[in-house]
Amino acid sequence: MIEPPSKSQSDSATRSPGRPRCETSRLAILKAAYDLLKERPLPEITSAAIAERAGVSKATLYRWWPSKEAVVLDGYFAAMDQHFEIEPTEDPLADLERHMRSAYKTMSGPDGAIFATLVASGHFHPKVMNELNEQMNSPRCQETELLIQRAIKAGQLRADLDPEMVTDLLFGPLFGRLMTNAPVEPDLAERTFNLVVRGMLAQA
Amino acid sequence: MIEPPSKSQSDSATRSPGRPRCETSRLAILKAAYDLLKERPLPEITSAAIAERAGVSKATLYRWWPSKEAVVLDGYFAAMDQHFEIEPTEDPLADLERHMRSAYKTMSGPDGAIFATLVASGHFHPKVMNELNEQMNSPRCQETELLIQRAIKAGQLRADLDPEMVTDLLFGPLFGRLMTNAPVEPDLAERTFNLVVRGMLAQA
DNA sequence: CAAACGAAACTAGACGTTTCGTATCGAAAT
DNA sequence: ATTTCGATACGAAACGTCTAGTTTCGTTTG
Repeated sequence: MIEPPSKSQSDSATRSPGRPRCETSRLAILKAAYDLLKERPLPEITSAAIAERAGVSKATLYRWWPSKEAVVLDGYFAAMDQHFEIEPTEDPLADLERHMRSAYKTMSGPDGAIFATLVASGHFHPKVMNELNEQMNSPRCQETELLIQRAIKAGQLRADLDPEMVTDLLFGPLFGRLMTNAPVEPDLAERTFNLVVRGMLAQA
Repeated sequence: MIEPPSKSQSDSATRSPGRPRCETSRLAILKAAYDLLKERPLPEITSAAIAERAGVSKATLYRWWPSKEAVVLDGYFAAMDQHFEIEPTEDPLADLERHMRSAYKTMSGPDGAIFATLVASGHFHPKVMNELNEQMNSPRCQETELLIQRAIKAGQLRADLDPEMVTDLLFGPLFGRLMTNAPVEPDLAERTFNLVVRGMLAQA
């Protein structure tokens, strides 16, 4: 649905006839959608506003995207195509903590608010929820679970842990804050990590 | 905004003139709103549908509530005015676990889905989010935090715990599942509780 | 008499579609 | 090389439809 120029089999040979799609318009639309997402919640973003800011007609917009939600989703993905990659060291548990801090830091800013808006609207548009899960949640969770498994193999964490469960726990407070419009305190990642690491039982 | 009959100072003495508000209509509206919430997501619930199902005119509905969201929110609260109270025993930690299981069980059903819908829509209607936090989240969290503090005083949990943080952790997986339309497995409460209790560190 | 109620018309705004004329590409014809 | 043609993208603008929320008016009830 987004895809760069899609030069699949077209090294000058095959190419669909007619006027080619305007690449600048495509980029302008994605950027306009993302910029508007930073300004106001999704229901207050009209398709006309996206088109206008992109300097594009509404018809063009709907020729390439099926709905307003699809547009803003692609705009968000296009702006977020950087990963949270962490280069592994010899201390997997420390890697995990760094990874987590990084995610918390990123999502405490505007991108976190946008993410929350999209999840919320995904609740009313199943396709949005699916894309969001496939393009954001699942990949991120897999990265985290990989780090957890490394820490398990390194003997730092209990062998019987369920990485998925741990991931839920590590990011639960962040997710909760985002979805309830509560502030993400700067030390939230640290406090969460420490608590999950140690557990809450008495007798250290 | 909801309030039962509100017979504040009216033992037959003071009483506003004119035709009194129809109580059955009020209840019918709340019930209709709640029933519709169980059937479909909020954006697909029209104000006309609520009025029709309640056997009431749309004008009446808007005479007493400022918006569609306010109506369904009151309908939800009216249907949920049962608390998750747990009678305390001599084992505060077990009380906490029971409390948690109870909440997970309740929210794994339709009421959980409705809650998620409301939180999502709250993201687009600040007043909804506020009421939801004040009437649902805050009270529930306070109950939980109270149980945690008891377990701390009983020496079962570490004295340096932040009850709020622990609460976030205990209910994070449930909240996450609800907000992403993921299934709440029957053993989720148990697994969450065990993990938070023990922590994830190796060396039991 | 004062206020609540129902029925129905109404306003305003948003999504998404359609129409029509224009612009831009490759390819074919001259 | 220039023109023509078909196919497609684009912009402008009007349009249909749906919904929230309001208003009017006549009726009902304490």
